[in-house]
Amino acid sequence: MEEAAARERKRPREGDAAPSAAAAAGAGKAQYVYLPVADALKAPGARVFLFAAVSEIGAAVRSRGTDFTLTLRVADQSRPAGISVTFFADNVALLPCVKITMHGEFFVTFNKKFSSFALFEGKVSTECSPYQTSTKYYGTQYDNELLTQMRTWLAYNPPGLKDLELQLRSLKSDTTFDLVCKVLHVYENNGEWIFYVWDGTDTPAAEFQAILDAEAVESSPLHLEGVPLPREVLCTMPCVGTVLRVFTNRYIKEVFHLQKNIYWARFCNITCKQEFGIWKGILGPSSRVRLLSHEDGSVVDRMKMYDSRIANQVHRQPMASLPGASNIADVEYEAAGYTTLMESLTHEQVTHKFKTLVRVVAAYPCRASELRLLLTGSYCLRLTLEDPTARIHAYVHKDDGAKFFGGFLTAEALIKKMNKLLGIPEEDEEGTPLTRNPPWIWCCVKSYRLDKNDPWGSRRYRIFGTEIRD
DNA sequence: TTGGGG
Repeated sequence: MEEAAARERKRPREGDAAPSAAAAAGAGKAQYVYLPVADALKAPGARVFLFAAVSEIGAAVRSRGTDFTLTLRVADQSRPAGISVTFFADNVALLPCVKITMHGEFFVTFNKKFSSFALFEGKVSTECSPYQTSTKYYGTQYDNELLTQMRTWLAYNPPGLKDLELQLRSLKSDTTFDLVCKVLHVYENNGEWIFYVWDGTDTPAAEFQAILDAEAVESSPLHLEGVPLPREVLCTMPCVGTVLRVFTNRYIKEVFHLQKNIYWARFCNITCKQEFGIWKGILGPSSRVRLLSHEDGSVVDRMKMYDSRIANQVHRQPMASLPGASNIADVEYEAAGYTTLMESLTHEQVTHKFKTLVRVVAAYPCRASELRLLLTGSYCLRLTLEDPTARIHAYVHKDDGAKFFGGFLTAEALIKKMNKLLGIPEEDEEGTPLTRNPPWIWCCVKSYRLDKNDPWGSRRYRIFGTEIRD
């Protein structure tokens, strides 16, 4: 169902409140009097007629009684935030006529016995026939005019655009917000759900605790989920923009639609936090998921923003790295364009040479004593590289060590370079700093396989043609 | 009856 004007009403009955009584006067060919949504909210218990635009689309599910139920949110000029409308029907295909009653402040119910509805395209058009009607539906002579007004209002006031919205690029810990995003994948395991969501922007670069806990630096994970995405799913992920994992242990009924299709949705009242420097969304008890139309104002915004982003090579680069990436690394692969880590992970061939812009979030080894061993030329160094799209392990092969570190260094010089790579600040008079913030570096990386019988399973990354400057 | 939470 696309965004549409929805006309809902109930057949009049003797003794009803003013709006319905007015409608009753013209019994049969009634002159229904539509109330603005804001006025309907002030009339709890009354049966009302509404002419409003659908702003949120819920999923049809079996009710705890004998019916199926579906919830829409409808809005008009008097109340852009809209009102929730619950439909009941004994058959999903019907979604029919229900008595309208007010419940508290927030919502409207359709009673099957009395109500009716009609759905119209929301976009500006001369087509005034509904694309779906319930039984007991009758039009009125003024509806075409109202429909045109409603469509004009919609064109200038697309639903969505709420105060509480954050984009992935503006995520903040410890706040509750709405996220308008495309749901790319849903994973379930033992009542734990993970939604893989994307809005075309990059999550902010995390700061890490600078406490020199070698264990933590060495064991930085590549992803938050216990089981990594299978390659065939990974390959459906976009190559630019962060795919945020949103976790919950609640069953979200919209999940049925989200698992079957790729949908835009509004995740309402969610929170997020960082774990190991990776952003993680959390659906709590008060969070909700609403399916959105592709015509939703916020969705249109996100898609426009993404289209303009990917049209420009520089804007594909990590948002947090702009306006200028640190130039602490020199790369040889001058001619190559920029490639995101996700682009490489989803590359069709196992072997792939590319230039990328990343942060070194972890290194193994990173203890001074073990780093000294690198100088012997018999060890290799494993770096954990991160960009907004993914993390990978990339090895500095023992033969490439001297090149990478810019010559054969003293142990002290080596440790200094490693600290710079990891964003560990030098101690000053104020004492040990609390956070480290790895700089963005340009890096040449190539992938290869260890086992020709298991090329993808044995795929490794290796850094080449890259030198860390002083 | 059920359901809904700007």
